[in-house]
Amino acid sequence: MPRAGLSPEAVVAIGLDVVDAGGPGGFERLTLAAVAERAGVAVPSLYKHVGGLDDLRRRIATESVRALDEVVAEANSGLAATSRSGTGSADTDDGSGAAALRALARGIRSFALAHPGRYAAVQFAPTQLRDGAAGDGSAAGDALAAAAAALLGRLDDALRAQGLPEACLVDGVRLLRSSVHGFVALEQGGGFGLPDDLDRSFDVVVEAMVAGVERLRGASAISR
Amino acid sequence: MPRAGLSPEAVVAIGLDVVDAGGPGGFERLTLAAVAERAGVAVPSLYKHVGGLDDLRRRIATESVRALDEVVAEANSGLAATSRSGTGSADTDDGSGAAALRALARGIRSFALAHPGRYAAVQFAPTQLRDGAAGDGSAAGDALAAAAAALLGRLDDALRAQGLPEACLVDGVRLLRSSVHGFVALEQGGGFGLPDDLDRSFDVVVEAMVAGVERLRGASAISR
DNA sequence: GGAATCCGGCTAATGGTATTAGCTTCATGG
DNA sequence: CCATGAAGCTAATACCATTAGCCGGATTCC
Repeated sequence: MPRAGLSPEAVVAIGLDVVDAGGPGGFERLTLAAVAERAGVAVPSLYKHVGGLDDLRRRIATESVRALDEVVAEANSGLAATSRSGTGSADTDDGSGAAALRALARGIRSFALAHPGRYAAVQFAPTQLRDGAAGDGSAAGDALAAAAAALLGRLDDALRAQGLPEACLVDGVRLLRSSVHGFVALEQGGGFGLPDDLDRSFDVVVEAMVAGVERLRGASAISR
Repeated sequence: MPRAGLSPEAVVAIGLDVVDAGGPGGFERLTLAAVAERAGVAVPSLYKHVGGLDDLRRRIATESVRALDEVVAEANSGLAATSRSGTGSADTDDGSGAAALRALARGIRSFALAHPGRYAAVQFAPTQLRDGAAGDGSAAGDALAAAAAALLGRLDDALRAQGLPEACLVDGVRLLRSSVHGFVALEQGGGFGLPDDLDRSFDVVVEAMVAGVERLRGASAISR
């Protein structure tokens, strides 16, 4: 009967630990039983702090999205300083702009490697939102939607800083996300046979993405 | 008591139906209960034909890999004919070679859109193989490993046909897979907000991938 | 200070899942 | 015609989430 001193935040924190301990798939395999055990509490007690497994997943996803958002923000601002050195050359810079994109991509991959479960939680977020978790008035759903929107906005900013016009922003963001997530998903799923030169392969993917963004910028300049 | 006339193959076929009926996530959410119900049989009866849920998943993954392999093979050979028209120009063709890559990418995406669950099963395969399902003497594990190797070999062939030297094949295949799978995974996970112009965005991703492969070929020519 | 309330733990019960054990029955082959 | 084996079944076990309802300690209010 000694109180464990739990709270929604504490449960989420423990959940994040459990998810991280499970590697990739740690989010999918998350279980209330595991959280309860680590909290030193019986399973039903968790329902006093959290709506259930789905709600806990949504909260964990929200935290994960925020964490990735911070990483992206840091990559953006960290290289914006470098990029601001040459002032009026925002239209034809291939150096600093590309560097910012590379840093962004590497930051996301590093996050995924450091926190596979959290990264999976981020990818899980859209499913939750599509299934009506947001907009139903639930605070958890709204928080997740807001965090996801912020993260996507961050990617928009990064590509806008590349001089990409609004009309191609959607395509640019999708190219960025597809490239990075495709590599990371395959890497974490064990899809690449040997861990042979993974960093070099990732560089190839990133360079293709950077070149694709530049091509997109060029194409839009022509069609305008 | 009337016999249902099941067999391992029949169970797998029903499992494929169930997986397809579940959309993306249909593979993850696959349940023996659903298969048994559709087969008109009690759950434990399935164990007479299949080793259990994991074994059924492995067999479904094998079938899915084979199906995708056929799609890739068709995309390869279908455009190899076109490519063979100009004979000795295998080194500098930007047209027919790129067309083959585009067809390959579109074929994979079409497969994923037509059979989301099977596509998920394909991505699930490496996990099974890593966890020692192959090489343990089990026929199911060996069959999956063989099917996966065949599929990867098919991708190798496609890039070799692009004039990519052996040294960059690994990077090229990883670029191809990352690009296509990244887009498809995000698309199927609902990661792209609106279904707005998805085809156009995919084209952007594919073109970036094609250009990346060509860059890879060029870079290897220099470093040699 | 004492009483009422509420909060956060608990146990018990329900229903879904996979898996194993063991029974029965039908079809088949000697 | 009977023996055997394959293929179905029920029963039982073990895990999971979820709900209902109890209980005790802390807090708050008079």
